Amino acid sequence: MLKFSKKVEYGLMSIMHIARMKGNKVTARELSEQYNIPPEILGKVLQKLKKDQLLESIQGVNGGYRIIRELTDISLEDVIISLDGPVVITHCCKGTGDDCTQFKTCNIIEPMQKFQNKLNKLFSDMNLNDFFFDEEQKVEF
Amino acid sequence: MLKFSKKVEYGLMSIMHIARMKGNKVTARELSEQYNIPPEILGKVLQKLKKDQLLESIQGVNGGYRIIRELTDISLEDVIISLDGPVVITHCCKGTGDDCTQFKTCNIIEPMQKFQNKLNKLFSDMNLNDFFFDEEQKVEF
DNA sequence: TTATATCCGACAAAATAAGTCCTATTTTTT
DNA sequence: AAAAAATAGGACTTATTTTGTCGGATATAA
Ligand code: FES
Ligand code: FES
Repeated sequence: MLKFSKKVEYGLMSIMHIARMKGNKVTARELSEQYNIPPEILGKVLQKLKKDQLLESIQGVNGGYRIIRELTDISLEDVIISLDGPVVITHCCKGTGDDCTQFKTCNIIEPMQKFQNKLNKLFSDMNLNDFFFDEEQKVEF
Repeated sequence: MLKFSKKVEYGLMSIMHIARMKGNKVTARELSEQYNIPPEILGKVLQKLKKDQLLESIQGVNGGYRIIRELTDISLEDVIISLDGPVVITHCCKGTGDDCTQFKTCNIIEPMQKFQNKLNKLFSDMNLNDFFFDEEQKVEF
């Protein structure tokens, strides 16, 4: 149920690693070996992050990935959306009812949508610098 | 990925309905028909909620389920834990590494656990009355 | 031209979630 | 006592989603 996908885990591990390299390149192979991640999957993860401009890539020999944006400028939501698409915690939340047998009589559509908004705010308010490093950060709910 | 299970959806729909009955009994069959939920699954959902004392059950003819606790006294976390077990957003978060190929070198264990705690706080701070009805509630993150 | 790297689609396997089947038990009504 | 209506719950099957694999194409430096 409520669980991050492996892709998001791989993505966060990679960004963490790359961020620590302070602008130096890291190859997919290095990451794959260091963290024991299947190289084909990791490749696609990095490619998606590049496509959404969370990472920069250099092709060819001596290529690799590096980070150019500030971690404070990237939200956890950015990573999730890039790798898994938008968060939809219940079928209700799409509003169409196409794929939910209960849609017509569902009595929790509104509460669910409100709650999903709260969750999304949690993700979008969380920047990667705080997520990774700011241990004493106090988040008030 | 981050999605509530059908069991949690069914449970919340049922509690919402039963709560509106203000202490009167509701049968599983009524709920099953009203909301188009497979009766066997709904039965088990209600039984779990009963076992964890979120609902009360009356067996035999004219039996059914009813609610005795205040909605403000039940948290969203209670419902989730009863129906799906504790939330574990990543394998990291268990700390054992039994089922994670990346555990030994994982560089996001701490951040993930901290974030999971934030999520859990969101779930445990959200009582069902607010979840269902309190539309203007302002939650500050 | 070769080696090393990113890029990418189609498919297969594994894991999880959802649903079904079948039977037992409890309690009221007849 | 028997029948009916309801909860209780185990074992199994199916469906869906997630994860991983295979095969190749493209780009660039040495
Ligand atoms: S619309 Fe599907 S459960 Fe609410
Ligand atoms: S321990 Fe598994 S990804 Fe962190």
